[in-house]
Amino acid sequence: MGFFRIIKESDKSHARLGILRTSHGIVETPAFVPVATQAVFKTLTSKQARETRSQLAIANTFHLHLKPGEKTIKRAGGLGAFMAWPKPLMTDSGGFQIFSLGFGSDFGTGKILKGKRAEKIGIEAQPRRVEITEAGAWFRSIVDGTRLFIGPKESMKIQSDLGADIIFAFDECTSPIAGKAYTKKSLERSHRWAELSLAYHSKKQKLFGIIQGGKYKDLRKKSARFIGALPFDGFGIGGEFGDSKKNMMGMISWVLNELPPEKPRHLLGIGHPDDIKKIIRAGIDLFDCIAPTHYARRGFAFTSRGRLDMRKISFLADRKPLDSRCKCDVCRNYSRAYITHLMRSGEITGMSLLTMHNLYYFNTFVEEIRRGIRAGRI
RNA sequence: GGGCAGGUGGCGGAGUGGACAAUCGCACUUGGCUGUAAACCAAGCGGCCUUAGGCCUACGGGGGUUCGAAUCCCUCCCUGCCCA
Repeated sequence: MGFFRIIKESDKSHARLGILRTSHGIVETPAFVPVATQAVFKTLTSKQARETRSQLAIANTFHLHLKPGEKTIKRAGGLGAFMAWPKPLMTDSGGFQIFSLGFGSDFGTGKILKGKRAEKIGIEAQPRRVEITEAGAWFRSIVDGTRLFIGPKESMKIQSDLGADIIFAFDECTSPIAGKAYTKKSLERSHRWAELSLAYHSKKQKLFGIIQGGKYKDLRKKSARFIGALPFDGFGIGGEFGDSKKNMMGMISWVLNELPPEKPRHLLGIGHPDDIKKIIRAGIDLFDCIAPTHYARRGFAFTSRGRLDMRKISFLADRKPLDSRCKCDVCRNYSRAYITHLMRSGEITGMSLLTMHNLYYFNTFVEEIRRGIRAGRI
C-alpha cells in the first residue's frame, strides 16, 4: 500500500478523490487541515477537536522550537502523544515565519493583497527583523528576543524530533509586494533549500517540497517543474497570490499542470469557504487555513448562509442555532443568543463553541464535496 | 444639627483661570484578518453641517468675578465618611 492513492478522478473538473495512509491512520482527500500552530486547536481539547470531524492537523516548527522546544516534545513521545492527538499530523517548516515575521510584518500584508500597493521589495532587500542568508534565516525570538537560526538542516532536525507524519521542506514564502527580481532570487534559494531538505531528511516521515514563484507564471512553472522532479512524497503550493483573488486560481493551475499527478498536492494557507470548492476542482488534495479557528476567536461563525459576526448585539435576541443545517454539537445545543452573550461577556467558552462549530462546518463542507466527486457531480 | 471629603461624557477617572468638546481606561459602534507574534489590530465615540474646518450645547442647579471659568467667589441641591 502506497502513501497516497487516487481513488477517482473527476471528469467534470480536475478534482480527485484520494486516500493518504499514515501510521496514525488514513486521511480521505480532498481534506481540510486545521491549524494547530502551538500543538493545540486553540480553545479546544484534543477530544473536542476530534468531534469536529477533523482528520489531521498542522503544527508549526518555528513556534514549537521556541516553546517548548523540540526536545521536550520528543521526550514526551512526539507531537501526537504530547498533544493527545492520535490522528495524522503535519508540521510546517518554519519557512512561513520568514515572511510573517519579516516582510509581512514590515509592510502589514498577508499573502494576498486587497488592492495595489506602491511599495516594492527589491532584489537586495532584507526584512527588518529577519536576516535571510544562503544557509537559512536569522530570527529574533518572539519569546525572549534572542537570535536564532533556522535553515533547511535545522528545520529537518526539529521536524524529525517533533515527529509528525508529514513534514515540509524549508522555504521562503515571498511577499505579494516582492518584485520579480527578488522573487526569482528567493525561488532559486528555496530550490537549493529543497534539495538540502531532502538530503537532511530522515526518511521516517513523508516530506513535501514547496513550490514558490509568487505571481510570476514563468517562475511558478519553473518551480513546479524543479520541485516536481525531486523525490518528494508530495507537494505544497506556497507563496503569495498577487493582489486579487481573481488571479489566484490561475496561479494554482499553472503549478498543478506541471506537478506529477500521482502525488498529493497541499495548498498552503488558503481556504476561506469561498475558495474551497474552486481549489478542490482545480486539483488540490489538502489545504490548511487558520480561518475557522482564528475567526472563531474573533466571534465569527461560518455557516451555510455566510459568515456571521456573532458579537453583533442583534443576535442576543436570536434563539436559532448558528446554522440550522448544521448537525454539530454546538448547533444541536446552543442558541445564537447564548453564544453572542458569551462573546460579548469575554467568556472563553464562546470562542470554544465557535471554534468547534467552524471546524465542523469546514470539515463537513469538504465531506460534502468528496461525496459530490464520488457521485460524479463535481 | 456639626465636621470633613466629594459631585466631570454610558461607567471609572484626569484636569484646578486661557493650549478643553475635555488625558487615559472600560464599555459601545464600525472595519481588518487566508502555511496564526492574533481571545488581536485599527478607526470612531456630545449635537449639527458634505470635508478642511465651522457652529451650537456642555464638567450637579442658580447667581457672580474675569477679556476669558470644569477650574475662583456666593448660594442651593445631592452623595459618602465621622461626631452629636
